[in-house]
Amino acid sequence: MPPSRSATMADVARLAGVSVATVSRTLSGTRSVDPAMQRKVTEAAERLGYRVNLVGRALRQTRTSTVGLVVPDLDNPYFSALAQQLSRAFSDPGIDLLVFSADGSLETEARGVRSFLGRQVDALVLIPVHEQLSEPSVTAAAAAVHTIQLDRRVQGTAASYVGVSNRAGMQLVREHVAAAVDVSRQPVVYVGATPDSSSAHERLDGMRQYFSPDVPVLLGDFSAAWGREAAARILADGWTGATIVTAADVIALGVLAHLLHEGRSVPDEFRVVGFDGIGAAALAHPSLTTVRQPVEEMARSIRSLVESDDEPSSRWFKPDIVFGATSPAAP
Amino acid sequence: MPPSRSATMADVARLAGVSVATVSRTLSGTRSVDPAMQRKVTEAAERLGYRVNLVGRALRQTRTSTVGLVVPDLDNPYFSALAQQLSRAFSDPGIDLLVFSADGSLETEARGVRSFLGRQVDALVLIPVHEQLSEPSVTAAAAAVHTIQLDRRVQGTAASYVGVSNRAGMQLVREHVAAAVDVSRQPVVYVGATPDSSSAHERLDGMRQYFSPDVPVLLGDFSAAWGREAAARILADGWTGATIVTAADVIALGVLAHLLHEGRSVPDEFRVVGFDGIGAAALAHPSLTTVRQPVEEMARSIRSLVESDDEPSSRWFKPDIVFGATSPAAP
DNA sequence: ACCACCACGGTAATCGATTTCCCACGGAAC
DNA sequence: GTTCCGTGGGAAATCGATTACCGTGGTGGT
Repeated sequence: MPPSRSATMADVARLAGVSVATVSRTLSGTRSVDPAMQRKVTEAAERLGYRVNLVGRALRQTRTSTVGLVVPDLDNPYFSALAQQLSRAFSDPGIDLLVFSADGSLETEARGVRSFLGRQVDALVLIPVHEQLSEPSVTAAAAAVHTIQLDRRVQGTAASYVGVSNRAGMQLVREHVAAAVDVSRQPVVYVGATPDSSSAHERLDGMRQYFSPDVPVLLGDFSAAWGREAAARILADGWTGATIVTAADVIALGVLAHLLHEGRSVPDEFRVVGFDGIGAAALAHPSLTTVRQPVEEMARSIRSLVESDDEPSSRWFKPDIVFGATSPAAP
Repeated sequence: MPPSRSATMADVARLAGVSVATVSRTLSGTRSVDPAMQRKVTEAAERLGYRVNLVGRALRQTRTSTVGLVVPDLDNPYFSALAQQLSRAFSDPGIDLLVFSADGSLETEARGVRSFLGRQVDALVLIPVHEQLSEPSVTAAAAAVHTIQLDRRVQGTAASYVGVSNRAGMQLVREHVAAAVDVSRQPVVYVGATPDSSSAHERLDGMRQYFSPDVPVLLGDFSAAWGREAAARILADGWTGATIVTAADVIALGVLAHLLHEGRSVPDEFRVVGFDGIGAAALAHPSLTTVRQPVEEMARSIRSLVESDDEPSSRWFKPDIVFGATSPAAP
């Protein structure tokens, strides 16, 4: 059970018979301290089980050695992979990455941003829920600390951005698909997400640019459930033999699950392509062809943005394609 | 770009022509304030873009309305599902759940615990990395705040625990398997994890208890890569027709992927059973039979533990079984 | 008329650390 | 012997909020 009150620096100072200044200097190594006193202080701290109160420290100092990350949802494996890579990237320079899930809601997202700003984080990484409606949160964040949008962005804010070129991803898909099937004769269907996030938006645009402005499109959200439903519609509408390009691996996995469940064969009858390159894509059978985002490099890029706090800047990475077994090998 | 300094209560008080006490009372509603002054204050706060500094508040108050969660790894979908459900559970009573990933390392785990304790969280939820070696972190946490171990635990600490009965899970598996195949004649293999976490430990024990003390066992870690490798060994060792029980869905999915990749049929030639009930289990083809943990109820249970801070207590939930297509239907 | 009480504003203490400023002491330089 | 400088300790200011305490003025009861 929590003891009545945990030891403070004043307690340590009293027990060691020195001033709090000496305790602080000993423990943080900010200035040299007489070795004899050092010993007394560390001993006293040990005896009392003293732990620094970061709240007190944060109030006095400007830096907190903390970076906040607000994600729309932790259930989405792509976001949790980003969170994991970011923690790892920040672990090395001794910065704590704290993660907050917005649970898909704009209000909760705003709460997360307020919370991190109030905690005086050194920087804030944000995957905005909505391309337009998240603007107030991003702007508020950017006004207070160095803010980096990740994967998705709202335009016209003073925040940095790190992500992949979604159009380039779709171009890769087009090249891959065109190398194997005759795109002008075989049907291609896009199962995407409603364009209220920049990634959904840009992938849809890329699809229209590199395939055709009037490629058949089904729009839902970034979930496997939506993938299943879309696959059901594709079957119902009689799109036999279609190549199904999707906006995300989770959608693609839903599509694939439904097709296989209905006894359709992939890649013979249908072909399926994903986007993101999450781990589960390689586990599917047949394994999913997908556009892989360089998550680790993106995380490192964010770390360097945070460490050298220059002007806000943006960086687009090039995705690459992972050839799985849901699409035919190039001839 | 961050402005020179953001507005404080003193700034608001000056602009509104009142004292900081009045500002505080107006903004937090702790005591009634004359409506005219309230207007002046909110107007001034608005004009200055005032945001409360939670660090200042936290220092003065005892509560921070914050709960910390330390997970071993965010890439594991079971842990990220727990994190997501917990955020949701705490969102309602206005408590911020902050997540820290230990990245599989004891040192990083210790850092996460220290960090949260230093930040004066109201409670700490912890999925310990190691059954024995995480003991110092759990003990340190329990000495300072209400600490709840989740899913895994170290014994003999003053911390609460919430999880499922792993043995009961294995009993369900045994009943299900025995209903379909003759367990005394058909081989059963367990693909588990080295017992350095209580869950790996208990599942292995349950396996031995409900199947046989000398059930063949392969031990690795909680990853799909290990599942693949184990499946390769099973094939190499000629365990044809085996029922493969695993310690986790991620392992089971790896096993399944490898078997299918090698052209083996499931559930005809091999049967596969998972544990946890992650979303991806239902997406596999054939869909994975698995022991489902009641994640949402566990999250709610933790919330109620935190809200009513009684004595530390433990709660074991009963898992249930989800019948997929990787095991034969009961006759 | 008096007193109890309520409503509400302001002053200052408080939380726990860091850091500035000042001071004492000892040795080196000349 | 005096000045100068470096080392290192301690007192107190500081960060930004909340809140205990005090004071004042008004109201209602008797």
